[in-house]
Amino acid sequence: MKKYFSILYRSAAENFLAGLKPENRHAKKAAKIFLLQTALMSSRTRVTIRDIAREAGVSTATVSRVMNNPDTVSRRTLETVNAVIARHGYLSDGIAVSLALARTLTIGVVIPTITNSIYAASTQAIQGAARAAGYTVLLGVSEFSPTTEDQLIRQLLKRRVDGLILTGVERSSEIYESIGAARIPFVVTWKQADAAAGMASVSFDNYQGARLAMSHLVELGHRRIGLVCGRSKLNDRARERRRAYQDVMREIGTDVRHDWVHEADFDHAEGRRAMQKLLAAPSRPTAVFCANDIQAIGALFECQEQGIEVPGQISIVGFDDVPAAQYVRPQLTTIRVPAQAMGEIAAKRLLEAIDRRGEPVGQTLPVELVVRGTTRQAQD
Amino acid sequence: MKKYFSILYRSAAENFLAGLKPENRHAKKAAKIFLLQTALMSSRTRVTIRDIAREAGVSTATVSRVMNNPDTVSRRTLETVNAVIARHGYLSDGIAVSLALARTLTIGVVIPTITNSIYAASTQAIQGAARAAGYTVLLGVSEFSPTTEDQLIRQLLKRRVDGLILTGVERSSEIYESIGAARIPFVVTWKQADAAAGMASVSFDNYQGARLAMSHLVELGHRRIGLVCGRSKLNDRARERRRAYQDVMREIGTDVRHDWVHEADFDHAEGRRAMQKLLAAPSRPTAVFCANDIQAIGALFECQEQGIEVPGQISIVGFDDVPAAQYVRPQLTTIRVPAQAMGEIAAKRLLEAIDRRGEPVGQTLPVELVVRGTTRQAQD
DNA sequence: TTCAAAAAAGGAACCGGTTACATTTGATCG
DNA sequence: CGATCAAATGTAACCGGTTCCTTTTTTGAA
Repeated sequence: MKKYFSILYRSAAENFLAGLKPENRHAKKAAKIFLLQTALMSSRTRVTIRDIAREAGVSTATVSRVMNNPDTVSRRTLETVNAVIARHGYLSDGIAVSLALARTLTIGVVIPTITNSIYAASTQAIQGAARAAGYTVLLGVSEFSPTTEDQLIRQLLKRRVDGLILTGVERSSEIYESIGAARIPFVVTWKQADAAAGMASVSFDNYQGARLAMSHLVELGHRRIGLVCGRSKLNDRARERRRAYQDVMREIGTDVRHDWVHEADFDHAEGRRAMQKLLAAPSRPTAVFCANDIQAIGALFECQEQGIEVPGQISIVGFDDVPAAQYVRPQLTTIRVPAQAMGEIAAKRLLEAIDRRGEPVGQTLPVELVVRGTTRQAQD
Repeated sequence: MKKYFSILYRSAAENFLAGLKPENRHAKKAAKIFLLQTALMSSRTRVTIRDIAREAGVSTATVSRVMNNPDTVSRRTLETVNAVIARHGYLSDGIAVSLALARTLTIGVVIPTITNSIYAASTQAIQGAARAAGYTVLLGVSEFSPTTEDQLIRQLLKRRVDGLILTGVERSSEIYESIGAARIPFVVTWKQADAAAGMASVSFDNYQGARLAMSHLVELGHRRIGLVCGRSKLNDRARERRRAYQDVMREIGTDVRHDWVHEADFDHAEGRRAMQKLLAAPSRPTAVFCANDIQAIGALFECQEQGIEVPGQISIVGFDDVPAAQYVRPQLTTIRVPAQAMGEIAAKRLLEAIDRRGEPVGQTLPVELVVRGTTRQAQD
């Protein structure tokens, strides 16, 4: 069947060629191109709007109207065209539409990792909100590398996403310039942006959250408190949390010993290692604030491995409230972060901004201390 | 500055209009359009290949060559053009490129959920492999709904992804037709495809994995074994695992009581509920096979809540080996699934297929029983 | 029945790139 | 020094839609 058509088309073109006056160079060229096209036609099944138009006996403009402004088309035409569309299962080509409209109905999302379920939760929420509005998500995972993140964002801009949702505010100014040049709105999540910087964030307050965790320990009578957190050089969320730790320690008048503070990557092994060092410190802390649950769980494991009772001998507070925080025994005391709400709201704010071609409006969401089983009154 | 240009352009256009003979309608129209364009130009900063070409004093073809085939361009021209490109930070428009080349450098990935870390792991692996090859991932999350999945796939096809990675094989034949019509390769993950169906899968064997889990229990002397699994109506992975359960039960000559089998959604709460029912069964099983770790962990929690010792009074085997399986106490005995390798290989196979415009080649990966703390010799 | 106004449909420019083919430039050689 | 051929560049068609503007058809009132 397909072959048959191919032959049909080809011979039509050849006839056309043969019938030409030799001097008619331009037409000859056109015919050649026609031949090329029809040769391709046999391999490409893709139905275009012109095919539909031809078969329905209308112009492409009308087909387009049928699909996008049906009420500007007469009932009769509407039916005819829709029938042809249905017969072929025709779907308009999103790429061509994007080019013509200068809108891709796509938003870009860049996160550091997806395997930490807390990011998965916010990403899933973004996804849901985007889909509801007819948008698709282009996902980039930076694996905590600023260079990778830059590349990803550039790639997304090249794909002309209509908007961006980023994690944290810290990145090269060139990238911010590129985003600016693309003239698309973006919102930052997981970290509040300085209002001054003129960017919108939908986030919670990392600093206050961390203070909440620290205050809890302090109220339980802990004074010698250790810290495990992410790489504050690469990660502005970790930096905020660390700052809160340091402030609270200063306020309670405890000198922070440098072997009480450990920065580590986001996995359990690293959390364990950090806890090892804390336990080996000459003046062992009575409590540890782990600036994320992944590390907190690793730390908890290390204690259990070494036979150190949690919370009997050492208290642990995490941050994030990942689902796993409830599975470990004892269950982890932690700071609950509104990951899902944040994702959903961020997406909504972004889509609004895209709609009205304005700046997205930011928002700060509350965090909450969830007291479970890994913290107890200091015995010391 | 921008304004200045705008005025410049505008007056040029107006001069052009003014100089026209009134009868030259066509040219007049063209001039109008020119005006429109330049009006837009002031608001749109987007630099196009024509801007670069004009400024460098070459044709757009040459600019395109500079970017894609630099060795076909003379050294001098190359330098000139590259300088202009750099000056403007020009990035070619991916949408236009896609339209011209009929390739989007994009692959679509559809998964049921991202919050189950096992899917996150494979997705992240796909992401990594795609990025390494210059591809971007368009992610769709179906939330276990076949309708949503259909919509997502259709959306991806509309965006003209160059290939698809899907979860499981079971979906409407219309969707498979649509994919076929789009003439793009796809690979199925998480479930082996029938070779006969002519589709490639990069997966492990759910059935054998489930048998492995069941055999482990049987070898420990368990005969009264319960099952908790996903909705086998909606989920072909769950169905395979259930089939293995039933086959093994038949082989050991135990009649499966219907209150030993519970299908549930993929969350802990549902796992707990299922376990509640199992524990309440008149003839309580001595072991439970949970066809995924999320449910297994929920089940374990329920036991602990009710003061039923695991594995003392009841053994539990999970499936997937999510990271959380190691956090719970006792640690979960489970089947380790090669999520990361699967994602990576699936992406590679797909990209190969895209490259050579052929069918992807499938592959089956091994699963492994990981014996931890939730299983023990039957006491019965 | 006639004619103006409204509704429907069509023609073609346009989005921003790529590339086949044509043309120009430059180098080489008899 | 002109012919020849390769290298470099330009021209314009093309990808598959949308939409402005124009033309044609229909409607409805006079």
